[in-house]
Amino acid sequence: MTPTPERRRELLATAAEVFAAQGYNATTVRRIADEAGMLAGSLYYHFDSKESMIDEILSTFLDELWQGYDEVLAAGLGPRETIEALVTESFREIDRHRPAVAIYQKESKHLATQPRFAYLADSQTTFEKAWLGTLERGVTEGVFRDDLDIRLTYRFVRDTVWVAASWYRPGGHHGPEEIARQYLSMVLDGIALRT
Amino acid sequence: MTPTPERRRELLATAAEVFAAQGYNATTVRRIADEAGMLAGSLYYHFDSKESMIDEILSTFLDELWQGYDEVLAAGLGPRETIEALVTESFREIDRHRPAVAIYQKESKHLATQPRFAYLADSQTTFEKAWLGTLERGVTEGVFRDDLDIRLTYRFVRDTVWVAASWYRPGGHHGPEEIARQYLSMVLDGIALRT
Amino acid sequence: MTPTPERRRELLATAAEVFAAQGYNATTVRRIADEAGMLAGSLYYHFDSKESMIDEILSTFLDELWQGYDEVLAAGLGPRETIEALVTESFREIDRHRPAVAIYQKESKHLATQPRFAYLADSQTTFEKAWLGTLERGVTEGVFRDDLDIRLTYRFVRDTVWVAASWYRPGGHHGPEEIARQYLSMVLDGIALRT
Amino acid sequence: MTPTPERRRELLATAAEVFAAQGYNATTVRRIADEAGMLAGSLYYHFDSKESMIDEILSTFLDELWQGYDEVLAAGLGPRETIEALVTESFREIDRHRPAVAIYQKESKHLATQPRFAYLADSQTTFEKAWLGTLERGVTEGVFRDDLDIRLTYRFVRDTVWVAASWYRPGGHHGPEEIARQYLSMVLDGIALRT
DNA sequence: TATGAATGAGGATTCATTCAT
DNA sequence: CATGAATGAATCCTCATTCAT
Repeated sequence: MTPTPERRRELLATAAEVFAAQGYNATTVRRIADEAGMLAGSLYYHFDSKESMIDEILSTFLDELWQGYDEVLAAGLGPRETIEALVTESFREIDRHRPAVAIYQKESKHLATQPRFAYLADSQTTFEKAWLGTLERGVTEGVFRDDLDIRLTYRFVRDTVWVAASWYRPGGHHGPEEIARQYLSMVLDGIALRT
Repeated sequence: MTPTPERRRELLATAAEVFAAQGYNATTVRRIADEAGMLAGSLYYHFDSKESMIDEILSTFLDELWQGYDEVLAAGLGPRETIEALVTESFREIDRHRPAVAIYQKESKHLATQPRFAYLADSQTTFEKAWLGTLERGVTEGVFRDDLDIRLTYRFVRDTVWVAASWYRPGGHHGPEEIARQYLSMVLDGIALRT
Repeated sequence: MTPTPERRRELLATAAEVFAAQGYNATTVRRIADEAGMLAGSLYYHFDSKESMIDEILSTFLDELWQGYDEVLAAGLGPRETIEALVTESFREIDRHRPAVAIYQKESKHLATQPRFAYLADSQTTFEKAWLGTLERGVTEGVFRDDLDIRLTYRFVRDTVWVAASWYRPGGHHGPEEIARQYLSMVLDGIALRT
Repeated sequence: MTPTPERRRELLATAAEVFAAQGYNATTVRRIADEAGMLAGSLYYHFDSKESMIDEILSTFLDELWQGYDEVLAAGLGPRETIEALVTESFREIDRHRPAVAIYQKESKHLATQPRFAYLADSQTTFEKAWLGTLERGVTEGVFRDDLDIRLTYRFVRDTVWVAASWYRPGGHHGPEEIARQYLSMVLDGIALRT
């Protein structure tokens, strides 16, 4: 018998994988139970509800994400270095929590309307403040271009990074650091050859 | 009373809006009917099934998209100009078919496994060929950088463009052409200030 | 434009054909309308309801059947000749009203429970009285065997005749009179060779 | 609590009773559930669909029928004795599986068109081969009359036997063997008194 | 911890029927 | 006479959840 918290984590990993692959709504509790080698009803010994599963998946992920982000933001780096560190950290999270990230991308918008998932909206807000603030600081300090709509830039960088969760496969060609490096190179310097 | 094909289009527009907002699975037929001011069963006078609604929405969108793309690809432009034209055309499609694009983003992966939606996979393949091919030509001809993983670059550009459908609102601050211009500027030249 | 009563009869013939082929419940009004080259709603110009269609089909058939039977029963024939005449008349009805007979076989039992179709039960009762009475008379008069359960004999003869509607095709190998002849020969004399 | 396979059988018996009484199409899943003392949805824990219920009912019946028939056919009896044994066996099956037989009579024709129920058509074919073949052998060997259309004779005997399911009630006046005896007496020797 | 069986609230779909034109 | 569009009730089926064992 595996100790309880370990089993929980395993089951959540299974659930996350299925949620990510099929979407939260389209995923049946029975499917998760099948994957875990038990019957649907048995999952309710471990979790209150299907909703509490996705809740735990997302909050665990966000907790870890913010641990990493907070460290970066507290380091007192310059805007460009901060962006570089945030992007790198993001790809590391995608590497570690790919299913959770994918779920977050697909489901957070409509989950956030429920009180239980208010923290999703909060996180989004804080997230935007951190990134957008850094970008603005970069423009002020003359390291980023000032001829672009800054909100557009923000969305551009944000989406660019996170959508990667939809195709990223851990253990693939490039590790998260190498992907981060190339992404940063594109975002910062563009893909056109300078003449 | 509007004539038949007009009514169909209206109903599909309504359905697309709801599908985009809530996700295909989470959308009930009743919700669409409510929005259209009729009863759930009445929709079945116009459409065979919920599935045939999303089918018609997606195929109509893809038909129009490829009409635009084919024109661009047939124009014999250089790689950079082709990318510029494709990006601009894409934002125009997002402007015209935002709900359809959003649905496509969220649902096409799992829909494509059904035979009925095989055309989604086909489209994806052709799409990749066109974009990736153009990028490769650009590298060969020395207009795009050659120090980047080309597949990564492809995904970067592709996602950059299409994720916009998730936040784009027609009639907003910038029109599609202006957004395309700024996106292209970022993608091609980067956001860092050149020194 | 065909005159109204003619059109009614045509439509009822179409309906009967479909009812017989698919069963009353399994037949949709739309299917009948398709077969008749009109839309489902249009049938309601001619008939009150689906139920009134089967009602008219069955009552028309029973009216004709009893016209024939009453003539036979009024003719004052002996028991054997009466049975022969009833069987022959029955096969003629099958020939003329095959769909109606088939419908009657399949549906009358559960339709008869509704007040509207009380005449089905009445007809059944009168039918049984006529046939069973004739058989009993035959036993009494020494033309039919007396070592058989008379009710069993009745069901045997009755079923033997009417089930034919399930496979009979007008215009086939044998006409109704020839089939009646052979059936009577089997029922009266058996299929075993007499030694 | 009864063990699982027992419960299945009970539920199928209930379903068969209702299907036989009301017809497959006219029977609602809810009605079956009511009769079984549960909610409609609960049936789906035991069966995939309404269709799979009738499937299991019919295939179980046919399996048993053919077990009996195969024994008879393998016994190497003469034509008359074979017919006698088949008829007797048939009435035994009606006694044991009355609802299944009734369902088979009413529904097999239109079910057989679906691939899932192809075995119904197969069974019909084999059935005809066995009975018709036996009758033909009987004519050749001089135990059955040769002045009758043999296919007509076949239908006559076949229908005569199986329609009995529509009125037969287990535990009634005569047991299946007695009914078989009288039926055979009528079929073989006729109902007319020999002079 | 897990199972087996059931619940009950929907959800997609069908279909007889209506009715203005 | 017929159409086109809609109604609304009913139907099959799904699925999160419960609970006694």
